[in-house]
Amino acid sequence: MKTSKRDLILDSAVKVIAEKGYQYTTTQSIAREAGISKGLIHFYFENKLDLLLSVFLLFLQKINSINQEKLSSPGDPVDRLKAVFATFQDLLFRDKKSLYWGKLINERLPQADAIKSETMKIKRQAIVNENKKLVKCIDELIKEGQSRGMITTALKPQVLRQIFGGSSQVLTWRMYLQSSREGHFEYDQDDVRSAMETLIEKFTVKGGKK
Amino acid sequence: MKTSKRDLILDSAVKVIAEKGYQYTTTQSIAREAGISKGLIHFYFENKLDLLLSVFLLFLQKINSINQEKLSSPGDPVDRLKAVFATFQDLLFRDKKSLYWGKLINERLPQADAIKSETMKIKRQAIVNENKKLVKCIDELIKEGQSRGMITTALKPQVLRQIFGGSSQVLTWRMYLQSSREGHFEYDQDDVRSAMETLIEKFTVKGGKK
Amino acid sequence: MKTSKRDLILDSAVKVIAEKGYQYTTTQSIAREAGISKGLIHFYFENKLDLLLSVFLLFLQKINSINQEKLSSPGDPVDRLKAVFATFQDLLFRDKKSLYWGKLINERLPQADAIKSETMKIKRQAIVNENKKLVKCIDELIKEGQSRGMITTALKPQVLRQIFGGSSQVLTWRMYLQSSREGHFEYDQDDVRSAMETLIEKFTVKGGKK
Amino acid sequence: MKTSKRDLILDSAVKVIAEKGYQYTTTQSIAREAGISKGLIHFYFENKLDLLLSVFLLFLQKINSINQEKLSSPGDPVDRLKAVFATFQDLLFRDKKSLYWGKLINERLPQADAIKSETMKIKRQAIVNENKKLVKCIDELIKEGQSRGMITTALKPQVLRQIFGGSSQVLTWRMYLQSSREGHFEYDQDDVRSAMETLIEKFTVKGGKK
DNA sequence: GATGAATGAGCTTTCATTCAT
DNA sequence: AATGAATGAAAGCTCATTCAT
Repeated sequence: MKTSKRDLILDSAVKVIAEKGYQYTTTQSIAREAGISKGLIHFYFENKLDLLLSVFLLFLQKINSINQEKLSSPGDPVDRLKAVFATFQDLLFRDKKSLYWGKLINERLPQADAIKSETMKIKRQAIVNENKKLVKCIDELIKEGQSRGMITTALKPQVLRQIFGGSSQVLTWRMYLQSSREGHFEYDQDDVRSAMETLIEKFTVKGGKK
Repeated sequence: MKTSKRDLILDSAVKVIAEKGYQYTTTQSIAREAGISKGLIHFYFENKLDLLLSVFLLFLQKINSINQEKLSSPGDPVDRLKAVFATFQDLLFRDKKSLYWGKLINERLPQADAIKSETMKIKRQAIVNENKKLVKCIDELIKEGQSRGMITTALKPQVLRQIFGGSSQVLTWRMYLQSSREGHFEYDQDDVRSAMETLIEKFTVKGGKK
Repeated sequence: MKTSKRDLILDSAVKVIAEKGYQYTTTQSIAREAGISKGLIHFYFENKLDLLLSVFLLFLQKINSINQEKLSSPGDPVDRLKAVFATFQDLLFRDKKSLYWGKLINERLPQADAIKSETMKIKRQAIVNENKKLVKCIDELIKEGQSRGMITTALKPQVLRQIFGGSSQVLTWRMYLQSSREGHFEYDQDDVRSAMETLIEKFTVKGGKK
Repeated sequence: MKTSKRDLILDSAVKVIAEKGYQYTTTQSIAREAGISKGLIHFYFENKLDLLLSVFLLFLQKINSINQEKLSSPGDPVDRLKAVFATFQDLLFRDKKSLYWGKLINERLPQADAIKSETMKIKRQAIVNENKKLVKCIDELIKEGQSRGMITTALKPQVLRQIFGGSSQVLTWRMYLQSSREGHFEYDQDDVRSAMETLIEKFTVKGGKK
């Protein structure tokens, strides 16, 4: 089954943006990467920003969709927290291409002046919503863990979320950079997984009730 | 004592680039922020990229300089590690303006194609060196702590560095975002400090010998 | 009897070009107006310019055809002159849609560079010929009126033609503008008719022989 | 004394727009005509539309300024009406370059979407005001003439204004076309002047009181 | 030192036109 | 006949950089 051109453009955009950064990505270069003409991008996407937002949205939707499934069955909040961050790693380490996503998250959006049309507002709102969903999901697991005495209350949930999220991001980002260089590997994928598990465990309280 | 024009430009660049991103920052807007003319920027800096690199370099030099001083007297590696990350926070939370630095660190560099002249190569190399110095400083403290049984050996030094560094970055970055919005504060400066201390302590081994 | 697709395209083109101007009219918008696909336009017309020229030609042919019929029976040159300009008004005021024609006449042609193929040259020549026929028709009526002492000889025939034609055009153009706005009517269709008759009469000589 | 670059651009714009029409004029071609770079146009003018509006405004201001002076001293409304249309001709026939103005008046503006900034709204309003001033000036002269029995009341003032204005425009436009071709002159400048005078006289009533 | 007019490469975006279906 | 995905030339516009003053 052949891939649709729209998906091809999205894939190419993820790759080029990951490599150069959104700021430095030209529509030309995305087109070159996809092996199509410049014009076709604007056939499928309203403009460059729309393309970027579409990429973001797709990623967040994937994450949330997997999380929702994982969290449908009951379980220990600490285990569930580990599972959520594993989702993140799973998605990124699935194949080399997926790693680009990890870099994308840090991307800075340009001045929002370009958001004029209703379509763009809707898309932007959708991203905000998906993001809130993800944040809320993590925060609630932490809060539950804390109230059940399983996670330390020494730090605010929001701060813990930042520590977990920040570590996850930076570890992954570094993996991406390694993958594009050669011969220089500080750590590998398994290190990242165990690092995240260890990190979360460090903040769990041993005698917490089940 | 009056600030030199060069420093004025650097300060303005930090602010504007932190807000808009390098690519979306115009020399015009930096000049406007500094209250000088566009042309003067090119009198003090070879080009726009030179200005960005100068900003990076300045920041790294500041960090390393403070660290060098702090680490000149002997001490417990865990305490020294805390001190190093405190340097980071001290520098960024010194005043509102300094927070821009925290944002800037995430900034991507443009394709290296623009680096042609010898001056630029030298400056880039200087940045790489300063960065290596900082990384080496942290890695060695961690290694020392591990060999003395004070820091867990469950994770590689490089991985621990990523966790500490990533958390520090993300926590600060969030603070910057908060500072530019209004009314919505998830945590404050003190939370960040204690978070970093707690984080490091979590990876220390209680019975390690002095 | 169903309208042919070609005529449908021509009609839609008249409307859209009258509203937006040739350069600002996209083939897309003509297709949308006609309820057909973009590609079909190029099946019936060589290119966009061909479509514009076809519209012009059609209009001139209509005018000349009606005039030819009107002037087939003999009559007073002044009356015939009135009749010719009435043709113009009749055609434009026939229905709301026809008013677009009045707007179109002012439309400029693009640089002739685009006219490469033989077909296009032929079409352009056809327009020039139809136009000459119309001009000649008016000029000859004026000349006849002058030589028979019915029209003032104070002004050259070409100048009188400009006065009659210019007034007719501007009066109609204004009507078109009124029709697309609301509530503001300086004059109506009947005013235009009587204005043209009055104008021509002003230049007739009372005691001219029959 | 050297001409300012801004005026140079305005002059070149008038010329190129008159030749090709606004629709078909590129900023590139204006720059080429002026012998400057593309970018400089956007240094002096916000965008292409701003340039066109500036050209319009300048022309209307010139006309109104001359009219105001002419009408400062009292006089017969018919004579004053002739004077006003003479202003028009004077301005256009002053030199070859000025003739371009005559063509400009018919130009069609692009979709007004481009009018976003406050500057543009102000400029556009200024044009509307100048135009209203011109129209009002003519209408009042006609009304005064009618109420004093010097001008026929058979036609509404607005209709008479169209006839006078339309004839003037078309006669001038034709002169412009002649000037760019060679060897084919249907009438000259003097014909236009006397045509306008004759035209106005035709609508005056002989026995009107002074 | 300091200015800002002037340049021109390069960007995003539009759209007539083609052509496989 | 009819469609619309795909192309690519060309448009308006931005902005780092230069340089005469």
